[in-house]
Amino acid sequence: MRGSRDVRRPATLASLAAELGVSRTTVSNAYNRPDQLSAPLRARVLEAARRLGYPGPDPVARSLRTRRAGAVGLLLTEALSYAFRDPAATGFLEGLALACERAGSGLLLVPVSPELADVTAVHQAGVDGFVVYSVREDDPHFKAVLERPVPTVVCDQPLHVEGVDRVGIDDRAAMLDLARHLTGLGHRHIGVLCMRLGTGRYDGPADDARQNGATYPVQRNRLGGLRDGFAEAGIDWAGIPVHERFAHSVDAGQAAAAELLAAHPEITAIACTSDILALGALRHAAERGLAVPEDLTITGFDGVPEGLRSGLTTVRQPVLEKGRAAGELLLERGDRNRPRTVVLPTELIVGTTSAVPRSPERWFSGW
Amino acid sequence: MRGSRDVRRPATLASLAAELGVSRTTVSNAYNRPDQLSAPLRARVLEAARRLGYPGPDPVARSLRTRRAGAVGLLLTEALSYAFRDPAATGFLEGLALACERAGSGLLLVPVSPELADVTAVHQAGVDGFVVYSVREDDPHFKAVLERPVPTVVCDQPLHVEGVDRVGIDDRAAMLDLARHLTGLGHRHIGVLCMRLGTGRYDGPADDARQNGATYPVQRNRLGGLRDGFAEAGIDWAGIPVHERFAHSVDAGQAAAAELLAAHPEITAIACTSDILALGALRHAAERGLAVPEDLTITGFDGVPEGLRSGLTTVRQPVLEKGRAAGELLLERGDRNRPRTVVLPTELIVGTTSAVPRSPERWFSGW
DNA sequence: CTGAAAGCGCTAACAT
DNA sequence: ATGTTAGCGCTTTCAG
Repeated sequence: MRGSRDVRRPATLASLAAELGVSRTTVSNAYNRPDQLSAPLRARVLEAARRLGYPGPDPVARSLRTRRAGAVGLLLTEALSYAFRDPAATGFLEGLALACERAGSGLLLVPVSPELADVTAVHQAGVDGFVVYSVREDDPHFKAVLERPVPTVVCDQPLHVEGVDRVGIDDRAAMLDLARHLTGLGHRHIGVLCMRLGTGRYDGPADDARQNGATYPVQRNRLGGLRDGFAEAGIDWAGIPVHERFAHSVDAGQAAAAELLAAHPEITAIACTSDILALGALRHAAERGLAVPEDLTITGFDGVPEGLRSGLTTVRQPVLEKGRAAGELLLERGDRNRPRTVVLPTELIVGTTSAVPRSPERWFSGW
Repeated sequence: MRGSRDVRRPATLASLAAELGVSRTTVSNAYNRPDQLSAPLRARVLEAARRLGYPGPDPVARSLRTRRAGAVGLLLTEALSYAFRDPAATGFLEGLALACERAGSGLLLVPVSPELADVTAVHQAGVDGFVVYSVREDDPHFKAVLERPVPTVVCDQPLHVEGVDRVGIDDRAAMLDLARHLTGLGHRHIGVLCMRLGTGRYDGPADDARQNGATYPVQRNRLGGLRDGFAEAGIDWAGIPVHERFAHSVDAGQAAAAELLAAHPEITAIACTSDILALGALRHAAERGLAVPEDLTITGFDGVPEGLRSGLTTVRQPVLEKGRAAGELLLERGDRNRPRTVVLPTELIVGTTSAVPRSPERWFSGW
């Protein structure tokens, strides 16, 4: 005997009602409003349901009727699987999942084909709202999300979108602190590694035009924070080499660090706009036999567990809190008034990967 | 001007059709079957849609009509957020996400209240099928999933469910190998740390009755593999202390190791049924000043990145592949014939946490 | 290439 | 406490 598993949705609420000789409302109530019918009748209904293999009200039909899907959609820049690979994303999602859990809402990961502009997945998603995690300003999927008549909350990027709530951090201020830390230590020749700045797959040096044209405000702001901090110490941003990597991975960071140091051997510090890249830089240093921080200072951004474990000097941002805040903004919106922005605090973590530079510059730039 | 964001689903396919003086079919076709109407007409439709702020066909209504939700549901034992915290789960999900991505299917994380038997979330989920990740045999959520008239694939547990595909590994055989490794090194006094065996929150020694009554076949099999392996070396399972932990965390492993060693100081090796627990045991050893593997051998199971990085002796299982296989089983089912079971290979990884025991037993048990 | 008709399965007023 | 009446918004034969 195979039970109800192989029947193709044999029973519906209506058929059950007919079978029992009661109205559809009664059957519906048996499931949704137990207090609206007598216990014995309800028992009869449920018993008949079991007997006929009726699995309860169809969720899709119910959603259509109630205009509630019971789920929030999540849109990521990257491929879906990236969500589980990047530690910062993972932390964010954990927080978001926590909020969903509390609200009894499902979390639908929307399958976006990374660079393909196939937006159908966004249209397909039966959700009550979207959380958008750090996508570029002109992302077509994001545009599609905005067209859907459901509330949306953005994490990090894009900034300032009409009618959309946002949760993020002050990337610029956080990076400014980090820049001061570096210049305070005495670094004057600093290289920068940053994440992708544009749409196209590009790896290499990023000149000023490219930096300013970046469609990722977060990267723009982190670079901006560095620039401001360096300026305070009299360091001209024009002299700072910035290398960009399309892929966000330890390998990419390693390669970028190699490239950067090869082109600019005078560098005493590498500031990375993410911990992942910094971990790559660390690996490159190890491979090259460079002592960190004695020969080379390396800093990150994010404060992911693996970075912290490596003693990385970095900025810790509350990724889990970001996720939770995003979820709450979306789900517990009693005040649908005007858009809210939540800016969470960050913290400069001085680890063991930053120190006073070996002092060639002292010799040469002194008195 | 606020654009279309604040309108409450103003336009529908029908209203658009009326506005344009065409039939609903035509509007529908404009979206779903571009080849079924003239280009200019289609353009007119799309233009009017834009003008009226019509976001395209409602996904829920479409799902009701087409009987396709375009998403697969994921059921976990633990709270939703656990999915992002446990490295083995994360790997599984990455694989599953990959498969979903390929199939253009969304992935809906079903919000289960861990121990609460509130099954509504399962009923609420608008999905075309379920992937069930390692839940206990009598999980009420799982029961609810089985009642839904959609295909289901199980990962790991429960075993053998009528009409349900499954992907897993041979836990027993894998653990048998590990047991042989331990006895081969000469260990005779071995303690075991295992994950939760039952429904209730229990931490402590697990006697035979408890082991046999476990509702988690995976744990049962892993313990069984150890028992078989020890038996081969003439070690009686009755003399093997097994300690169980409800929570699956490094902290729990640490506490359990402390408890185990306190109660059984003669132990020379701790076999853990997961890497997470083993990492905890490692931490306890460090804390106690026990050298691993000189003073104490510790082994894990899973082969999660952090375990491997720590040099753990363990069994590596292909978590990502499991996820992918589960997704493919569910999504690419051309052969809806009889249930399939996919058993993936595992590999014994001998790391730096296992070695020949310091030899008190040699002195005492010798000639 | 376009339209008319017929529901998909359900819930929510509003009666009774 | 139970039934009647209307759809929710869409797709899909089947005719024209």
